[in-house]
This record gives sequence, C-alpha cells and structure tokens, in this order.
Amino acid sequence: MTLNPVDQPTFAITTPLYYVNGLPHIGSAYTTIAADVVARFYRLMGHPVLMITGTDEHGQKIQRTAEERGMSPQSHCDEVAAGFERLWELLNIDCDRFIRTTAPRHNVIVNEFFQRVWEQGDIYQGQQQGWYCVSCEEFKEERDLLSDQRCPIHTNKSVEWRDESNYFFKLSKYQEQLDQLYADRPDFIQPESRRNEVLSFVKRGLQDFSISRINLDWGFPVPTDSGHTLYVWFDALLGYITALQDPDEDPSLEQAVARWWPINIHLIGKDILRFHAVYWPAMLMSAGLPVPGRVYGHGFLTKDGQKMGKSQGNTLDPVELVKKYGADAVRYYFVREIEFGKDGDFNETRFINVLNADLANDLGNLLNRTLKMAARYCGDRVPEIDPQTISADNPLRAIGVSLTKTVAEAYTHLAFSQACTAILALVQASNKFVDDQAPWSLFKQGKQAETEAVLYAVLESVRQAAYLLSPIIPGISNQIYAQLGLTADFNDKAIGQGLNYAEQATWGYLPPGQPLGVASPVFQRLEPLEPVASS
RNA sequence: GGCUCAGUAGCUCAGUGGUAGAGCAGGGGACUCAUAAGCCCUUGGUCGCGUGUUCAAAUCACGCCUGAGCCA
Repeated sequence: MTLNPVDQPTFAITTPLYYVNGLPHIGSAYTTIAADVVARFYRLMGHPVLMITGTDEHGQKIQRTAEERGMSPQSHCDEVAAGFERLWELLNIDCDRFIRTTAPRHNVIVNEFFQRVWEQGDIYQGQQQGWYCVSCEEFKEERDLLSDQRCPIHTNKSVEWRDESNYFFKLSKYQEQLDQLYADRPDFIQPESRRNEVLSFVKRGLQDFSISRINLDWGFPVPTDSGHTLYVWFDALLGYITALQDPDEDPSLEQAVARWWPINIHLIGKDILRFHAVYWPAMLMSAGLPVPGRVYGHGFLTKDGQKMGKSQGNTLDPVELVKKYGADAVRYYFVREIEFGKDGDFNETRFINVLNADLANDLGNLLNRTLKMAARYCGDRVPEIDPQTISADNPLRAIGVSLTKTVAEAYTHLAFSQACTAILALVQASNKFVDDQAPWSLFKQGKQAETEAVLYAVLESVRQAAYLLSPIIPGISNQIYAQLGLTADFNDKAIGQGLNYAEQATWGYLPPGQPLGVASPVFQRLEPLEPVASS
C-alpha cells in the first residue's frame, strides 16, 4: 500500500523563535524535543510535515549584549544562532525550517504584514511613558518595581524612564472576536489551566499595545516611519509566517501562507502565552489571516526541585547533557518523565534510574534475550509463524492490537508520557510472557512449534514498540529494526511512505522466516551516580 | 490584595463519595534465554492541617498552612 503525501492534510508545528541573548538552555531544548517528537509522529502517519524553529534576534537587549561583548549585533546573533543549530543536531532534531528574524526575506514579510494591518486602520501613533525594563522589553507599572527602580523579574537591572512616541496596535478592537474564538474553539489554548489564565486576562478588557520603539537601531524600521523601530515581538511572531516559505523563493506574504498556513500547533513555554494566545491571533485577524490551530503552553523545568538560573548557580547545560548521555536518552527522559503541560524536574539519579529501567532493562534486554534465543532455537530467523494463527487471547497480541489507537491518541494530544507508559506496558508484558512460557524449557522438551510461537510474539512486540517509540528514540528504534533484520531509517523524513503507519503500527507485521541481525545491546546500562554527601 | 492550580508511599504521579493505587528506588525468593537484566513476593502512607455535611470523605463545603502561577 502506498500513500501519497499530498493525500494527507499538511501539518505544521512551531517552537518559539528563541531569543539569542545567550546560548540555548535546557528549557529551549525541552520545547524543541517535544516539537520534534510531534513532527516525527505526524511524518510516521504520512502527513506532509513542516517543523519550524529558529531565533528571535532583534531588540535592545540583544544590541546591548552584543555591545558588552564588543561585537556587532549581527555577529553576536550569528554566533548564538549557530549554537542553537548545533544543539538541535546533537539532539537529533532535524527541523524543516530554521528561521532567523534578521533574515532579509523576513523583513519583506514583516513589511507586507504591517501594511495589511495599517490599511485596516489598526495602527496609530500615541505617546507612551513609563518605566521600561530592557531585559523584559516591556513597560512596567511603578508599583510593581522593587526598590531602586529595579525590575521584579530582572532584579539586578534597573528600569529606565521612557517618554516616547510609539505606534500602537488596536488590540481592543478585537476583544469580541477573540472572545468568540476562545468560545468556539475550546482547544485553542492548552492545557486547560493556561486557557483559564488567558480567559481571565482577556475578560478584564484588552488594551492596545505598543508595536514600536524609538532610539533603537537593532530592528526593522516601521515601514511608514523610519524614525521608529518595530517592537521585537511584532517582528518575532511574524517569523512563523516567513518560515513557511522556501528560503529560495522570492519572499511574499501571499506565497508564504499558501501551503502551510494556518499552523497547526504553536508549542511554547508558558511565559509567552499571552503573546501567542492573545496578541498573535488579533494581529492575524487584522491582517485577514486565519488563526492557528492550537497554542500549547508547556511547563517549566526545575533541577533537583530548584528553579534553574545563572544567578542561582544551578543550570543544566543541554550540550553537556547530550554529550554525556546521548540524544535518545535525553529525549526519552524529558518526554517520558514529565507530564507535558506541567512543570517538571530534572534529577540525575532519577534520569539514570528511568533510562536503565525502561530502555536498558525492559526494552533493550527484552530484545537481546529474545534474539539470542531465536538465534539458538530458530536458526537466527524470525520463526515461521503466521501471526494470524496466534490466538487473539495471546496476551501480547491483545495488548498490541489495542496499543495502536491508544498511542496515536496520546501523541495527538501531546500526552507523550501516556504514550510511553502504554508502549512500555507491552514491553513489560513481553518480559513476563517470556518468563511464564520459558521458551528455553520448551526447546529442551523438543516443543519446537511452541518455542517458535512464543519467540515470534515477543519479537513482534519489540518491533511494534520500537516503531511506536521511534518519534522519541529514533536511534534506538533504528537499531532494533536493524537487529530484527528489517530495513528502516526513522530519521528519514519520508518515513511515513516507506514504513506505512497502518501496516507497521499494528501488531503482526514482522515477516516470518526473515533472517535476524546480530544481537547487541541497543542501550547500555548507565552507571549509577556515586552517592554524594550533601553539603 | 484578587483569582487559579497543586499538596496522596523515599521519588514521580494516578485515584474526585463506598475496605488507600502504579512506576521507580529499597528488601527477600525461585529461575537462567538475557545488558548481574527479567519474573514472583515484599517494606513503606494520621491521602497538607482543622471544622463541617454524610450511614460513609483522599474525594463535597468552609477556614487555615505551604508551594507554583496569572492579574492588579
């Protein structure tokens, strides 16, 4: 059965465009891993997929950071953006588009978009005065400030008094339309707790927001007034649109939204929820574009239960982590151990425990022990069993058959942890099945047919598990397929055409009689950490 | 200050009226195909605190404490 990708609806997903104030932190890695998992799952199902990530490079904060480093803003951005791309490569994340907001083609899209909104009469000039935090790139209320006029978020930075002429976007005009959007599409903002937050914010009444700054060089000029520079957020959100277009094409807003718009899922951290769930849809409405499918605000990560931050001195360097443990391990831990949407914790002991238990002991060892038996008892081939002859009551077949739907639903709901739990249940049942059936005894008793039936069921269960886990641990899935004698490259973006979901996601695919590969641990057990005396 | 969410086994969490659960970690056992893995058994909890409603509360109501968040 072949499936033409154009038969399937397109699927586009974004991470935030990360601010290049510094090298990527673990939180950015977390979001991007999640987006990659979703993208890979949709590719598996045969959808044409566009996964977008990138960097947000304008704004005063960047300008000043570059100055402090004695660099031009552009070379600072180039350096940091390259750091992001390297990390994605290390994590085995192959995004389809990496958009940088300093790209010239982005400027074209921004200008066109601005023009549309301008023609709607949704932009006007006004005066804004108040205390401005450069780190937040936001005006602050005086009563929110700490002593010495310091920003409550950036406690070591003083805010600056600004009294300037700005351009404003008429957000207030879209109050009713936004209310309607949230009412019509309860799934627009997820998870539920985030949605409630936005609803209560919007209910209080929306105020127009400033979309320009003066005295700022590092940004795009306001098309209608070159003395002003576009506010970094206005420009950054539009990066999602620019990214849709092939970089080689001439940039045009109309072309950009032709195929992949509207984006299906914006995956974001909960801190930037308002920009994505309120400002962004209003901007799109003004420009006459449909709004995205879902905005999903996930939680934050802590380390050993503590907030992470440079000032607290407890950060988790994603580059070090992935170099130490490998992409699959890091991907699996965050996806499996953290309930997506809620805050989650990183703890290295726990990290090691989970990976050893799930990947080395349960999954890896299951494959290994079964392959060794198949080599010895079945001539190094998949047993010649017609899967249809295996009883529907067979515990593995029963689980495997229902697993397909369970896992697909979990992935589509971004309930990665549930997907893992369901898949691991098959693996655990398989280990139990091996022990219960004791194929080594069956073989010694000369019960060849029974031995083969047991081993087939287990091998097939490992295969199904590997296929369904491939969006999360593509490297391990590749190894498992290879050892089962199957040809697969789960990093191939056309995977859904090569290894069709309808066929491979279900239990009973493994071709009988096929020569098996060489057994070798797919995930090496990690050494437990030496207990450290707490100081 | 207002509002929202959370507080259940050492850890991560499920359970929303009817005799306290899972996974991991810890302890014991039998087996041997296997990455000293797996399998079986098991230790462990006044379900944040208090009052109330009910025949019955982890679950409902009210108050409080602690933590996180949104808003002002």
